[in-house]
Amino acid sequence: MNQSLIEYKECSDCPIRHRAVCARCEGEELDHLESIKYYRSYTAGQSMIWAGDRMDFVASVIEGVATLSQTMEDGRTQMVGLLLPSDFIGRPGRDIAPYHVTAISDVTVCCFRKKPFEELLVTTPQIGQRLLEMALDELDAAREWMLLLGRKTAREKISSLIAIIARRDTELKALLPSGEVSVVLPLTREAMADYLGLTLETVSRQISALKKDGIIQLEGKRKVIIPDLETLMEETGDDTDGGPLY
Amino acid sequence: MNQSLIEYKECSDCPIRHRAVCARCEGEELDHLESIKYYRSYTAGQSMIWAGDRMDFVASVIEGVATLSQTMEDGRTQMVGLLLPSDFIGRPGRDIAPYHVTAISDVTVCCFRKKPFEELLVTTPQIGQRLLEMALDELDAAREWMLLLGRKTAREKISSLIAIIARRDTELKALLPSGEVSVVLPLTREAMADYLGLTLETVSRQISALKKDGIIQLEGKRKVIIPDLETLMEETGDDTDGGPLY
DNA sequence: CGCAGTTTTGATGGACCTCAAAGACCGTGG
DNA sequence: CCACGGTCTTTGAGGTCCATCAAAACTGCG
Repeated sequence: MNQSLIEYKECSDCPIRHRAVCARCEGEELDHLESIKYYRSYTAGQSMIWAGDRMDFVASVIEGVATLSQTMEDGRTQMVGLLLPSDFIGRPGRDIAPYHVTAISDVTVCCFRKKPFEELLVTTPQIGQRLLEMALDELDAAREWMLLLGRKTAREKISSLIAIIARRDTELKALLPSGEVSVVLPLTREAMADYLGLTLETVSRQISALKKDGIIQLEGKRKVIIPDLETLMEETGDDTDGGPLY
Repeated sequence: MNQSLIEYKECSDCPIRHRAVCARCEGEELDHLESIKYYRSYTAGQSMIWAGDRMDFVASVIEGVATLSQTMEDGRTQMVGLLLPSDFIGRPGRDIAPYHVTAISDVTVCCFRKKPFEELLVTTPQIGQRLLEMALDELDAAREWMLLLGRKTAREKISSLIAIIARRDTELKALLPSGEVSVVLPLTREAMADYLGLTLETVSRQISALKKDGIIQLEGKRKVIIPDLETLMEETGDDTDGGPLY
């Protein structure tokens, strides 16, 4: 695999410094992490890790988007994780990867060899604490996703996905959560289908239907304009009033 | 809610002592936990926690089976967690319950008030470590479950559920993983449907079909005899050879 | 026995999948 | 510049799996 190793930043400059697994580390601990980290980069479409691979490192996504997915023998594929900047890859104490990890845009990750990282986990409790927090957040996300997969209609699934991406984008930009929003879908139709438990044809059809109904507009294939986020939210099947619960 | 408070055991006698969140605690730490714990019991069918409830405690399931579930406005329900003895309820740092928790058999839990527990989490790293381990295990289970919900057929879903229950039972009893096995389903048809993202009619039909095909036999409605676990496994759509990966 | 809850079975329809082909987009090279 | 191929996307036609609606059978219990 043609991974380029680059060394382009200090931890203190790192864009995910305050959100990744290292968020709570300061001073000496951060220096230690800095001394053992290394970078890897992958190009869009490249497989980063294959299910069954031996894992000798853990990593944080710095830039780009990657997916975690499982495939059945006959080829049916289900995405089980969407990895965005600051998300963590790997599990302390495990050395065989259970899922396939794919870069869907150009991706750069910050790696630590597993052994030293596990030692750090014992000596530096704030890393474990942060990891616990992140794992529990992912568990919540997985449970929302289970409701989507098990009970939502195709239209609700697509609406939910667009809403999730829109919410995340507006969150980052600290915009108002309603009014006109435009987002760039970081996924192909096929990747969306794998996320939603649908076929890519159904995804395409439902996007066309939402467009015809004026819920969304398209600019090219990837850019979506949402005239009114509230209206889109009504299509997701979720509580409209249900704000964050914590 | 008619919860009976009982005080029936020492931690050292506790059946989940070595698997729950307290597994790594010894001596003084265990004494401290013992001094602040209290029990609650629920009868089969009873709601333990409602989504949106204020949570002032966390807990470990000692006996019985409970479910975690989400319901949409129009009543569609998806189970997102199955809580067995040693499983943990609640999340440190969160005080509003995001899911509905239901006792599906008589259930006893060991509780800690949230505040003291959170303090312990800071002073006693082994609790946090164990909690991290448990959260990561649940995340893996959730991801398997996502594959089931998103991509498996009704027949594969039912087979998977029976296989999951059978595996867990044989694990506990340390039996051979093949040959004849019999298990008691701890769930009603409706609960199975909520687990699998199906209707209860489909669950019933698929169970009948598996029975007609000789994959399983029934004794009453709840007890299932599996003449050959391997044969059942082939119906799940999973890799037959894929052993545990870690 | 009668009743309520659970499960099974049947009939029908619809949402989504499958198979197929055409259209849009993009970079490459003549 | 435009033709060309490759990838991604859209659209169409038909079929299937599962949901829905309905009723009957079974179970446990007062």
